[in-house]
Amino acid sequence: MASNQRARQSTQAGAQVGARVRTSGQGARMRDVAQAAGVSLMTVSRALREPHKLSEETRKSVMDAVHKIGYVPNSIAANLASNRSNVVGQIVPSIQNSLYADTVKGTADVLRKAGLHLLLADSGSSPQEEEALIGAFLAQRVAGLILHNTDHTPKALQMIERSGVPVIETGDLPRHPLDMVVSYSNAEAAKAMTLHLGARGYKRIGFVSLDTRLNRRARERLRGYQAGLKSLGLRPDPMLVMEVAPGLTSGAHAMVDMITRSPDVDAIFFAGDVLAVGALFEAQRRGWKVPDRIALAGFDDLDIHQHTVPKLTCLRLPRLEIGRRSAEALLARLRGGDEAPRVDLGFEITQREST
Amino acid sequence: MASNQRARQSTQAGAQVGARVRTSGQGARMRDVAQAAGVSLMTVSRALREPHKLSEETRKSVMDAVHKIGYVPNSIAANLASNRSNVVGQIVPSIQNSLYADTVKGTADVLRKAGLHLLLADSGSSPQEEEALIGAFLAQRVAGLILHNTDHTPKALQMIERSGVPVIETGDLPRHPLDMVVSYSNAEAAKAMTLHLGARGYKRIGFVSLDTRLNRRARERLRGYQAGLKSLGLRPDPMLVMEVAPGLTSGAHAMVDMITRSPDVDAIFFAGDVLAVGALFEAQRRGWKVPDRIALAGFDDLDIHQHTVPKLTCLRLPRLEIGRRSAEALLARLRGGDEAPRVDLGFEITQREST
DNA sequence: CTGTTAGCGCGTTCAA
DNA sequence: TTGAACGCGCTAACAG
Repeated sequence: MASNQRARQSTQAGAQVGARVRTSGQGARMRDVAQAAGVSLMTVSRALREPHKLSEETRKSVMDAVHKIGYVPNSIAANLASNRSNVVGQIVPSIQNSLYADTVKGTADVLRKAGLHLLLADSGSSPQEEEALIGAFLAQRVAGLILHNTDHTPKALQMIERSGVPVIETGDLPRHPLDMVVSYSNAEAAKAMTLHLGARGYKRIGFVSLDTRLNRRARERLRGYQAGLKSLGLRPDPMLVMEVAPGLTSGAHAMVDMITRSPDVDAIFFAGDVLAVGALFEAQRRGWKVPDRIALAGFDDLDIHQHTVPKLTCLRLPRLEIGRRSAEALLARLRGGDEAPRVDLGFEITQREST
Repeated sequence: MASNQRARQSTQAGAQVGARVRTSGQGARMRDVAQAAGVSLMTVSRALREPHKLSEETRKSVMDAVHKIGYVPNSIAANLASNRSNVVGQIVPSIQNSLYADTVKGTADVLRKAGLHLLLADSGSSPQEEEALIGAFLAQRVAGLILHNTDHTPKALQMIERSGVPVIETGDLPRHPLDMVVSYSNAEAAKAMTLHLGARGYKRIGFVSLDTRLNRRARERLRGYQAGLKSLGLRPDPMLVMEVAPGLTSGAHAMVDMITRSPDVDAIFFAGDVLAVGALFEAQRRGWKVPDRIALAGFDDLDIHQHTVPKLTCLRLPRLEIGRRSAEALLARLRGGDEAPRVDLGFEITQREST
């Protein structure tokens, strides 16, 4: 049972952490399996990766030894030797935000079916943090990167280019993508909602988003809103544009502030996060009729939007699908594909009771 | 600029994926840096990991070469050589569930500050899937595992034991933990809420949870509810106990069903997911007064609970803190600690307007 | 403070 | 169909 010739284990462990028992790395190596099965190292390697190239007989005896010993392959060594990797890195702005969670889920599912795994981190929307993470992920020799942000530091760009790893950007449709893109247009989506509100007769349409200086997606949405107003022939009014922090409370405050300052506002488009839900609850508390006194529209279609009273009009973005398609595009490239697709998955407007 | 002596690159790429240009793995190696700086391999290695052991002069010249060449260390090779790992694996029941997202966030933050990274996957609450993931993560030679589920297959247990990796369980306080535990008691929490409802005068207290057969946490909560009833001297009634699927809609239906079948029910404790919120919205739609007609209580303290009308009474569980402390316990072990802490982070009851 | 030697556990290559 | 030699890129151990 005990593998011989391994004085290194006890030595190392003793040197490193004192004379502890709980020594990590007890695992058997391929060589141990080979000995147990009476074959060479390579035969074990093949039995695990290319079983069809072995005779049924030897394959079976090898697998028996594998199970008996409880051998767990060392894919880190495999990766080093083969110069491949079965890990993909994904960086989202926030791990806690459920919208990104959908995308991560889509990615993880597809990758997993292909035998790949997901290294996940969040950048907090900071390009500097993203740069550090990209460096760390490249050091892990990830097979690919999936980035939500489309703004990257020069150093990040340089590292990515030098590494040659395939990259997917998922947060918007950038003019000059790094490589592959799987996303939707924030500007088009915001414009579409603005036009939708206009078509329903609203004339004084407010716009509330997250910080447009730090967040390109918020900036694009603002641009779309402005384009929408223009198409509608409505006059832009700085008093009807606000930027706030994420959160339900922010949405509530934004609505109250805007109505207080501009009592003639008749609709507010909350272009992000859970702002619209927060506003709706505040309207309930204050007894403001939605949509009669004030119409409210949100961005993503959160589950809750169809359960509130009234139900919330919003955009529906293909978050999960973005994750899936990103992973699929990555897989295609890893399998030898040479394309750099730019996939626009679009969006839908979901008209409900709040507008 | 171009590194010589690397015919292997073009050869391999050509063989593998046809005569493509986009060859991955262009990265410089440590040897290239050593040559450029006119030092040995080891000096570069030290400059990167133990800079204080070098003279200021050589350190600087090495770092210059590193930056000039754009060298990105290969931590996969480093891990293999040093028999260490800078990746931790975490398996949660669902990536999309925001509660687990909090835990993941806590873990990721602490790990990242320590230079470790997070391999994330979801098991969908299936022990079989968890087993497969554990195998895959062990193959990646993760430095540790953080598992939410406390039920594991025999094979999973065997693999973990053989590997010797430290493990944290976070979903409950198991009687016989695998190794370390950072969690809270589902049974105690559910009992506490039941007692709380009893103390507020409710006599016919319903209980709605997720599937107790597949989910030990739901089972523990049911046990706590039953213990609470007993303490209160209330008679258990099978009609007041339901198991449903997750989701807002499930909560709504559960409430309606229970009230229809047992009109005398005066409070419902929704022991999981967003069930309570869904029920509250349904009550709003039907004009049922909360808490006068029916009191509603939830489990976790979701953001939304303090924004609904009325605000929702619930338990508050330290999800983020569980993630943080898990990572910290793991780090302590990796740094040579020998303890197997069992951390009970407790819970709080947040009394609001709905009960 | 710096370099040399040996080898981490596996895959690739080529020969048998 | 199987095996031996070699190396992936780096670090540990020791020597100077």
